[in-house]
Amino acid sequence: MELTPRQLEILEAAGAILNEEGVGGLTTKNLAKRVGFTESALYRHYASKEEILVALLQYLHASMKERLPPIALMTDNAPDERLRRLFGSQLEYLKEHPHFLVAIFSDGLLKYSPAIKEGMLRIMFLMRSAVLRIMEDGQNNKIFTTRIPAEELTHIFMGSFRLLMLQWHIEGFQFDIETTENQHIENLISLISIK
Amino acid sequence: MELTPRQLEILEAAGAILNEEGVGGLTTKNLAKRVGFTESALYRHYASKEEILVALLQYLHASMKERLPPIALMTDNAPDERLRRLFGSQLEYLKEHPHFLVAIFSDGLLKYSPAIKEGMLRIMFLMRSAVLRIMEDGQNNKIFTTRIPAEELTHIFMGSFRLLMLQWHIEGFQFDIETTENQHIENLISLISIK
DNA sequence: CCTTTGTGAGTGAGCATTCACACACTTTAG
DNA sequence: CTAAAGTGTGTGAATGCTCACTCACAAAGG
Repeated sequence: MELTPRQLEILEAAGAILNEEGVGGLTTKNLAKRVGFTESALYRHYASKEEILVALLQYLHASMKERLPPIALMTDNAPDERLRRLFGSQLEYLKEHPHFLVAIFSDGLLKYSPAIKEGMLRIMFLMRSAVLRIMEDGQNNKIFTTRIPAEELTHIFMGSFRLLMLQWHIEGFQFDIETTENQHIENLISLISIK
Repeated sequence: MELTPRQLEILEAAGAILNEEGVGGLTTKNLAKRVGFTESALYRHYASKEEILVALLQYLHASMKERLPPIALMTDNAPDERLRRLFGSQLEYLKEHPHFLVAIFSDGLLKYSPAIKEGMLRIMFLMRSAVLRIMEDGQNNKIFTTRIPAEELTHIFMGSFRLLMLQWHIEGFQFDIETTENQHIENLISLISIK
């Protein structure tokens, strides 16, 4: 789980290639060129290409595990505020590391291997759990509507966020994602809030 | 645009492979085996692999163009009813042809080539336009909330639907998608309806 | 006899991975 | 203090495999 600087370099490069060229573009040749050394050197740091992808997903999962559950559990803050912070944190991270967006959201990666599929599901599940926790709190505190199960409120937020990320990616990260995302979140919150 | 029976067979097979093995699994060898003849025979019907994918997307687009806009324009029906029908129609189609799901929703395909990206965007745009039309009608008739722009109501529905399709696909089409989807749609409609 | 649609045997290119080798370090032995 | 041995990290060439695609050829039907 501990990464050497070189290993981290490789993961960053792999993420960037995934983002720019998709799964098909991530070849050992491309990756080596981007990192700045030869293909064979890659194998000093990882045993296989699959291991690189698995490590990338673990790395992302670790980062999210540090950030998201603590926000979900900030019971001092109102649920709607926690939602803002959670999606805000996720967005901030992806703004700083946009090259990891594909690794998190691509379904192309899902079919690569069972280990990689599992890594992606773990990430999805982590995020879902954090959001779900907030939704349940919000319903218990009578802040969010109880007409709809918390699971489904979670689904709506996750689906909206995913689609927004996809659009941002498709359009080459060119629009102001932070403003757009804030509007989306505010609208969603106002939709599920009990007036 | 007219497809021979053989061409259609190839598209069906290509869709099925995409679904089961992802973009990486769609090789000429696999495709030929599935269709039941040799690789070289493939090239009697399509000039290249890319052309097959483009044709597949055109075919799906044509099917959606027949079904979705007419539903959106059924002004005799209430907007919420049209939403049910539209997503119901889309779901029914995908239940009958689940092998086309990846072709419609995969982002892995997006990076394959510009022509293919365009084909996918066309499909997304078609669906979005139909939903948007209904949302606008609903707002004008004071059935749907106007607190949120119609574009964003559309985004929420599309995002939810996409995520649901992804889950259905990940879990191997094993749960009862129709019931689940109906619940989702009802919940979403009740969320945006003016009480 | 010619068009359509199939075949089998190739093509070169690119793929992930391996291997013998090289060089620069630190660690150890005399 | 120095020499030898080990360790970590790079290289270039080569491995066998799979890829998309081509081509000369054959059969069958109008």
